[in-house]
Amino acid sequence: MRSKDETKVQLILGTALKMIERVGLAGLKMSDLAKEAGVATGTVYIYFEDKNQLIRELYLYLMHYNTADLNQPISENEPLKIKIKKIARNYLNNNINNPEHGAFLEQYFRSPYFHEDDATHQAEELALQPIYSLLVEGQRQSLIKDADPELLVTLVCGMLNEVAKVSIYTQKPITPAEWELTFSVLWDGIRS
Amino acid sequence: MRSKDETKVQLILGTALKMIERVGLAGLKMSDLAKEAGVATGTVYIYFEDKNQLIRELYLYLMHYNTADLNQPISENEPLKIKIKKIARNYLNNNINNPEHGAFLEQYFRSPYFHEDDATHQAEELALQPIYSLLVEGQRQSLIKDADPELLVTLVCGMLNEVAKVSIYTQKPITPAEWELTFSVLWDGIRS
Amino acid sequence: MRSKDETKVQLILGTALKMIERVGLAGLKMSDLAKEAGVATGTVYIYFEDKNQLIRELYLYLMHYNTADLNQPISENEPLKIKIKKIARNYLNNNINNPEHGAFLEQYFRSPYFHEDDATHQAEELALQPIYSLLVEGQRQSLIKDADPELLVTLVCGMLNEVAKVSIYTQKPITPAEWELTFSVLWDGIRS
Amino acid sequence: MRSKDETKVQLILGTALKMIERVGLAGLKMSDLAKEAGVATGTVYIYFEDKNQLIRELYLYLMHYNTADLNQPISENEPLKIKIKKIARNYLNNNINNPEHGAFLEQYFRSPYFHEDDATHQAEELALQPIYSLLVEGQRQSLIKDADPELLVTLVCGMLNEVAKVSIYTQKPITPAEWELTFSVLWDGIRS
DNA sequence: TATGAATGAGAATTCATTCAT
DNA sequence: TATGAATGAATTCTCATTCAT
Repeated sequence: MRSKDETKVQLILGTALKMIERVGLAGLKMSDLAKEAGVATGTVYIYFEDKNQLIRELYLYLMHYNTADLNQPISENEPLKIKIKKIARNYLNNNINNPEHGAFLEQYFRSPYFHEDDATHQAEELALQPIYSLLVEGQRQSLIKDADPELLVTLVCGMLNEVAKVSIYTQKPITPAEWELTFSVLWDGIRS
Repeated sequence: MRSKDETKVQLILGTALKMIERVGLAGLKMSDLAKEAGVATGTVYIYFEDKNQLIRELYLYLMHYNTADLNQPISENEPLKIKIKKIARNYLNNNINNPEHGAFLEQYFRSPYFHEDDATHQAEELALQPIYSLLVEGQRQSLIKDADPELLVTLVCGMLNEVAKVSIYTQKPITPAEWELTFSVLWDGIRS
Repeated sequence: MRSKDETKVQLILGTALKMIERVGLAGLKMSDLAKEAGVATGTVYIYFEDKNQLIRELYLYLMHYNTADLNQPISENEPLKIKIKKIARNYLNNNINNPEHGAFLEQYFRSPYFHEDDATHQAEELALQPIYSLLVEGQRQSLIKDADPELLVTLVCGMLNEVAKVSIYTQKPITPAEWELTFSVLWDGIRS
Repeated sequence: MRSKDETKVQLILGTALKMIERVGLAGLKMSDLAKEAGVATGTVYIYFEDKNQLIRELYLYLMHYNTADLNQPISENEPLKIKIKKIARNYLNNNINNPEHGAFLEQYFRSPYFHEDDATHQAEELALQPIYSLLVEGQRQSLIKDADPELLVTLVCGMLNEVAKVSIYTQKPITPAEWELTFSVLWDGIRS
């Protein structure tokens, strides 16, 4: 026998993600997905109960990847401003390099596949935890405006999300000048 | 009778919009739409060629409404900071009060219904023109950072979009304190 | 619009019944059923949730028809032996003329479609009530063996069922001689 | 090793039989069968060409077992009535103890798997031969009604089949009293 | 126009069978 | 042989669209 290939789950989820970016949830067909993933239709059903579960699983898969390493190469003893700059850049890159992620999530929350009870926003908050922590730390050091940190995270992410969207849409990478301006607005906006 | 017809078109489009906010394009079924609009399935097809056209029409309908008056109650001779504060608030309110709009557009661009040639981004830019103008004006007065105004618009709208999303999601209106903080971050971010 | 045709339910159920007699539950396909009933596949799904419910409904439909008029043309003041002879003949004819019924029920009780909780055997007992009553009446008149009437019904029906099966299988009607013998065995068997 | 193979064939056939009693031919899935038999799906296909052949084989397997010794412990020189009583009891026990047999045959004859040319009814007649002989013997001795013995066999078996069904369904064994009544009806019915 | 039952192409899902290990 | 993952044809079921009333 062929051993149940864990890679295949990744393959199918990854393919689904790419396709949803292209055709939307509305356009995802199981047979197309199978074809594009290079497996038989039935194979998809070995790894996933049905279309519903596949898409639910997709969400969990993303949360796993997304949470990834926001503060990957940030050393502990850098000044806070630098830390925030780095984490913001990581967040931006994540968004730009994985446009499928945002695309999927946008669709997911307004679809018949999403049920409020999915451990949804918990996961999202978890993903933003590193940014949150950094801002709170900044408040403790009186470097950051003393206000609801939740709202600050919202504003910061809003800026970065939008910049990512534009970069994806125009297919142009962020230039150093654009990045400096972006961070300048971000930092001046939140610093106390 | 003509007005009755127009009413029905509006009824169907409005219903579709509300439903898409809930279930997404992926979940919109013509029969459900008819039921929720209180007409027969066949009736929908009297006013719209097919689902494609209905959704295309929806887009045009939105473009019409959306371009709404961002600088409605802003008098010409107020200081720029106040003008920007007012226009930002208008933009935020627009977003919060018409959650269907954003929801639909999000879905639309990643769906099989969208064809690149739709006069899409033109309209979007048109809608943001007032904000753009104000920022350029601010740069002329040396009040606003001297940088690509396009990017500034992006950053400003990003913040406001995200705040709107949170308000919609949590079903809580923006408190005065939240608004003040939001604008403070926005303004400190862009002022020179 | 075309008004929802109650006849169509009958048409579909009747067609299904005939087909099951021919190909068994194992061989019943929704598309074949639709074709043979002269409707579109989708139409079947207007009247029945899914294949499961269709078959469940079939059972109820049968119970309704089957219970029919076992003692149809039996006048109240005939001697008991004649009454029993007539009711037995009715029962036999029912079985022979509606071979689909037996065929379906045989299949149904051993199928994934049957769940114990179906108001099953109640209905069956109800159908046999007239025979039961007559036998009890006979016991009161000391004409019938004084023993568990339930078991007597079982034995009587067993004989008649088997005779019906043979008649159906050989495609030959019961001759008068065969009927006289059958009833002679039946009557001599149960009379006291 | 040869005996091991034979064991596996028996195992698969026996398992299939039990499953068909439960879910019918309609519900028998090769993968379920394999699982319940404790082998891999592929293994079933080592011993049987395909599902068709498996079921055909099942039929032959039954024909082999079923023809079991109806007049096993009946000594030649007992009175005819006793012989008939014993053979009837054997027949009844056979039915009750091997409910799978009847279940399978019921399903088989109305399935796409059955082809008229299967040596079906021949075998059945063969199985009933001992009863037939006894009845003819009884007629020769003027103990049994002088009528078509075929029909008499039908009636006798009909009674016994039905009693067996009830016993299987209610999961209760036949009590001595029930058996005495059953045989009384049987015997009084056929004796001259 | 308005209705909603009917249609049937097309999408989702199942399951007998194959095949690499 | 034995295994069970993989296959894809066959089947169930959905839903945009038509049409008789």
